[in-house]
Amino acid sequence: MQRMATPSSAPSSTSGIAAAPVFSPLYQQIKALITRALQDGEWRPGDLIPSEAELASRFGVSQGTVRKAIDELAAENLLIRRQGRGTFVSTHHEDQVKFRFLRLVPETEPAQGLRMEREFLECHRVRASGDVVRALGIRAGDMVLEIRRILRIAGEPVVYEDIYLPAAPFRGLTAERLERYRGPLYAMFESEFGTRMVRAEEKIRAVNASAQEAALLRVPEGRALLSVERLAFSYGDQPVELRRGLYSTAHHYYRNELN
Amino acid sequence: MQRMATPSSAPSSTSGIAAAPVFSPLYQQIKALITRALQDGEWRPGDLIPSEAELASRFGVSQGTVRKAIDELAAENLLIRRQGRGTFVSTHHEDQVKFRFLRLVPETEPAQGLRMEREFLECHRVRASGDVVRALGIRAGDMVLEIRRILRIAGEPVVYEDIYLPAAPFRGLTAERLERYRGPLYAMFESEFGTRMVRAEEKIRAVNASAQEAALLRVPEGRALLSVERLAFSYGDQPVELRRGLYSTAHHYYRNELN
DNA sequence: GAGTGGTCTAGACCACTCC
DNA sequence: GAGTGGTCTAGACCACTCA
Repeated sequence: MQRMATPSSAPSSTSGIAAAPVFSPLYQQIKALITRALQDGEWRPGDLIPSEAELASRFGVSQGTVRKAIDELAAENLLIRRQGRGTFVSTHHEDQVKFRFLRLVPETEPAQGLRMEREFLECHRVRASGDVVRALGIRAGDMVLEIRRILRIAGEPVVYEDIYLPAAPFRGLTAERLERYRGPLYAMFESEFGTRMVRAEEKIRAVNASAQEAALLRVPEGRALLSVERLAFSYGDQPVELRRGLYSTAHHYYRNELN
Repeated sequence: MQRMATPSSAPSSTSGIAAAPVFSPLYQQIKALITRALQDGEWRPGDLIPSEAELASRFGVSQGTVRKAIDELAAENLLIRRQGRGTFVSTHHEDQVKFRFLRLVPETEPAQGLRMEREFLECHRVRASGDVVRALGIRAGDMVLEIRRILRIAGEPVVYEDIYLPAAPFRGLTAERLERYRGPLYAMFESEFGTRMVRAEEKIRAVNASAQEAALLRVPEGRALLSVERLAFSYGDQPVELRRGLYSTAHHYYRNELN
């Protein structure tokens, strides 16, 4: 591994001229290489990746440097370290964190694990609207898959979601297949379409339920609902899913931590 | 610095008997010592703390061990590292992150920085209700300060908040003093009452505006509003503020990142 | 130039898992 | 016992800030 341009050869931005400080620490370069390997599918979700010592010799750096790279990737939830076993590519499957991105929590914590059912209302191909084109970074006129579904917790409809996915990478996804699959959507995307959701951004608003929305969630028209607009990203910060959810917060709340 | 009990002297939990594995890595012990010093006010917000080398010799460990402790504290936003200058106790003052805990973002990013005004409606002592007692971990019957205020962004009322603080540590806090203070509430709490907010948990719901709430935020009665219930913690995970906010999300949204 | 944090290395030993 | 990640050390050098 060769160090990139050092600051001495890359003038600082204060010295005028369009600086091109292509400098980055070794461990950042290693991190980028590992990320690339994940993105290219060299190691798939759930896989054991090579040991730190092996990666160190492969990249020609010390183990400490590989360690720092992996530390950051683990902090970003791309990898999971397990002492004594090795480092694994993280997955939406076997994790304790099956519903890592669902922040909705029941008001009264149930003694049992919460019983969740999904009902898929629709799954069809449509031409992407302007909003979806911009959010997903696809071309105007591209096709997308639109999925509508309802989540019920303990029998009560709590979430209505409208989901948009680029059609190409999700070719073959049908309502029937959605129904059949057991487990979280993101687990399915990962194992059946090779797309792993890594992080997401949400915009949260309060909205009054329209007549249709009210009917779907079995609440009175005009009832305040949480509108959660999510943009989910795969490796390399590539946006791959836009989702608009309506949450009924009569018996649940959206839990957040501020640091 | 002496290593604590090693696992060999502390039977694992699988071996039966109430295990007392009081083992922790050195850097965790250092971290606890530093946290304690912060809590005790040895170093105040904004202060420069001793250099890594100095701390290492004080604690009798290597610089690398101190480094790892500080790394974690920096990740938790208790400290801020500044290359070439030193490590500082983080503060709600000079940070870029003045409103670290306010996640409300204007729908259309304004060219100018956003003009924010605060109006304090009330600030009085009351006997804590059951909810507040439980949240703040105080004794039943203890007094608390209740503050009500409105935030306006670009002239438009956007946030109405009802804030509860334990009365004792905030003795002397009055409406007049609140009015006079320039800058974020948490900055004031920090410099005038020695209480620094470190992290917070929020429960978010959608609610329909009551007549009074609607009047305060100048929206129609029944309009959907974001209800944001925040419990804020100081050093050592001690809860010190309970706050119930109502956000008007007509022209703003609550921004969140999921990792 | 002195002092600080940031990176990188090499090596030792510990803790955990699995065979 | 072999192999993995986790901790700890000591030392070198780099990058940045400030006087």
